[in-house]
This record gives sequence, structure tokens and C-alpha cells, in this order.
Amino acid sequence: MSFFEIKKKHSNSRARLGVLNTAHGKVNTPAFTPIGTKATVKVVTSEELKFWKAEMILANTYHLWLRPGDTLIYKAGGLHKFMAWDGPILTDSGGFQVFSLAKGDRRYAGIKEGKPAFNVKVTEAGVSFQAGEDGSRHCLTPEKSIQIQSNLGSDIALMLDDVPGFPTDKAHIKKSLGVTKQWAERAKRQHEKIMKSSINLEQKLYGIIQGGFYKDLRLQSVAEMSEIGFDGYAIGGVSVGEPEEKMLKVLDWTVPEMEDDKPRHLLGVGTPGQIVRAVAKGLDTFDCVIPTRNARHGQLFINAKLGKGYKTINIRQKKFEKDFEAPDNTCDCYLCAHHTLAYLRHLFVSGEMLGIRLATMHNLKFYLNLMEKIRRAIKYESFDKMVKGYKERKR
RNA sequence: GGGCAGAUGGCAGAGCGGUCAAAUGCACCUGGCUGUAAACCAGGCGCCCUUGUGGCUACGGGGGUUCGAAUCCCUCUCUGCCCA
Repeated sequence: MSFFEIKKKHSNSRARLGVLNTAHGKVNTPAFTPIGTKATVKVVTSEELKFWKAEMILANTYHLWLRPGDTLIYKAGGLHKFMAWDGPILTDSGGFQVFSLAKGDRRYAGIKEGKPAFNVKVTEAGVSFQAGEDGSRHCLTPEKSIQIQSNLGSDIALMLDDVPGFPTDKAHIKKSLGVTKQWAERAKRQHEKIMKSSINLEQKLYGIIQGGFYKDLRLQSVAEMSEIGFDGYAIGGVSVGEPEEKMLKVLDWTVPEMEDDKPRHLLGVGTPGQIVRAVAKGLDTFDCVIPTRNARHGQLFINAKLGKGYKTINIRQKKFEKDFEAPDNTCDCYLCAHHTLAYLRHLFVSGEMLGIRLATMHNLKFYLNLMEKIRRAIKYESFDKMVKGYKERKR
């Protein structure tokens, strides 16, 4: 049984229906993988995720390395056992953390004044930085990232990549692409080397396509990654602050040149509208913090009453104070089955954590249901109709 | 009946002669969040407009002192505590 099987290709777009076969079960694609950075999809249990039919989750190499440490997780029997999730796990390499920490964005973690809490240096060897947890110095290399992911025992590992922000001039992207290519080769070599002693002998490795928002560099990256040869490919360097159109352009350039029989992951994307479009452009799997983070911030995704698509609401608004309707009566989540807008608002305004939990459950279900609808639409050849006009609406 | 303390924006609560349309918190409004340093962040929050080193009305009511009062004085009303 091969790792990736394509079950059906949609006739009017690049969308395809497939299955990822991993040591911990299969993933029906197109799929959304909830983000569980620190070995937890914030606020929900593994059992709940299973119940909602989330098939794969994403965890983070960087965070788990620093705390509690990959060797500790190895001793616990691997990440699956450690967090009691027996389904497939995709681990991000830590490349994105280098990008976001180096930015020193002061909006994070209540840091309002002063210098970035991190001192990040990217060299060809790897990334050295000071950790925010305790100020200790660390160095992450492509080999180290693979070693950590091997200790975690994830089903799909990602190579460490260099993520340029937006906007970045072409010369820098070009240089960065050279670093990423070199790291790809080293990651591949290291993965082959330690595979036989890995906690998960069937762990797959994905290459990451970079190249900023320049067509020739993206195509160059696709070619370089294919040449090295990976089990699958992720498109990275998007959702870094660029306009949506630029992100979609990258997909138009790269996908036709990518190996057709390998799975394609789109890193960090996105809104429901973006995911639907990306599927049409040939992407298979997605991960994004939007459903979980925005839920904690009081934003809920709701199916649109008029037309196709969805709308978002902020549950804290006073207008929901006496609204005794379910947030979305077309939704089958726990929140919508049992509670009213008024109750959820009350929980948020009171700072009660159940509010955050219910909102998270709802948004995850919204995303998972969306993927289910996409898969069904591809299956029944109605996907192009679904894509057309699927967007965020006012009501 | 007597003594003391107090009355500030929707609420709580700073300010104690000018730099005060008034700190701060809550509430409220708006915006943001895309491989999670995020149960977070940013802005607004008396009224008016030509949106400005702009105008007007404001710190329980009334009356004073002063070039100038939320800030000092008198008085009224109300509130809290204490003594009869």
C-alpha cells in the first residue's frame, strides 16, 4: 500500500480525492489538520478530536524540543502515546518559529515595549537563538530538527526551511532559497540515516517549496525539491502577511509543476474561502490556527444564511446578550446542539473557560465539516459549483 | 439631636489651584488574528463641527474667593460611619 493514493480527480479543476496511509491510520484528503503545537489542540481532548473525525493533527518540533524535550517524549513512548492521540501526526520543523520569532513582533504575549525577546541568527549551518522560555541559547539545524521529529515519532516530518517574510526583495529570497535547498539535502540524508532506529519506522518526510512571490524562484524550488525527492511536498512561505491574491498565485505557478502522485500540503492556510480555492488548485492537506485561535478570541465561523459560504461573528457583542438562538442551526457541533448565543456570550463576557472550549469545538467542527463537504463535492463532481461563490458574507 | 467622612464620565476609582474633557480598571464599540511567544493585540469611548495647538457643556445643587476652581470658602441636598 503506497503512502498516497489518489482515489479520484475532479474533472473541472485540479482538486483530487485521496488517502494518506500512515502507521497510525489513514487520512482522507483534502483534509484539515488542527494545530496542536505543544502536544495539545488547545482546550480539547484527543478523544473529542477523534469523535469529530479529525484524522490528522499537527504538532511542533520547536516547542516540544524546548519543553518538555523530545527525549522525554521519546521515553514516554513517542508523541502519540504521550498525548493519547493514536491517529496520524504531522510535525512542523520549527522553521516557521524562526521566522516569527525573528520578526520580534511585539503584539505577542503581552510584550509591549522593548526589544524582541529573541535573538535569532540564521546561517547556513542552522539557526541559533535565545529561547523565550528561559533565555537559554540553542541551535537548530536541519539534522537536529529531523532527530527531534524522529524522537517524537510523528507520521509526517517536515524539513527545516528558511521562511522569508513579506515583502522581501528577490536577492534575499534567492539567497534564502539556497539555504533551504541545502537544508533539504541535509534533512533527507539525516532522515535516511536515522530511520531504522526511529520510534516510527514508517515516518514520511516532506520537502518544502519556498521562493517568495517570484514565479521563477518558486519553479526553481519545485525542481530542486523534486530532484532531492521527498514523500510529499509542502508549500511554505505563504500566509506571512501577503495579500490573498499573491498566495493563490503561488499555487497557480507551483502545483502544475509538482509531482502529481505525491501529496501536497499548504502550510498555515487559511480562511475557509482560501482552503476551498486551494483545493481547487490541487492542494491536499492544510493546517491553520485560525479556527482554534480565533475561537479563543470570540470569533465563530457560521454557515451563511443567504448564498454559499460563511460569515463570522464576534460572540462578545452586546447584540447577542438576549439572543436565545443556537449560533448556527445547520451545525451539528456540541455548542449548537445544546446552547444559545446568549449563553456563549455570557461565558465569554464572564471570562469563563467553557466559552473558549465551546467556541473551539464549534470552529473545529466547522472546518472539519467544510472538508467533508469538499470531499463529497469532488466525489459527486459538483465541486466547481461549490467553489464558485464560496466566500465570506455579511449574513 | 450631635460628631466625622464623602458626593468625579455607564460602573468602580484617581486627581486636591493652572499642563484636566479628567489617570487606571471594568463595561461598551470598531478593527485585527493564516506552518500558535496569542483565552491575545490595536484603536475608540461628553456633545458639535470646516476634525483642529477648534468650539461648547461638564467633576451633587446654589453662591463666593481667584487672572484661573474637579481642586479653596459658604450654604443646601443626599450618602456612609460614630455618639446620644
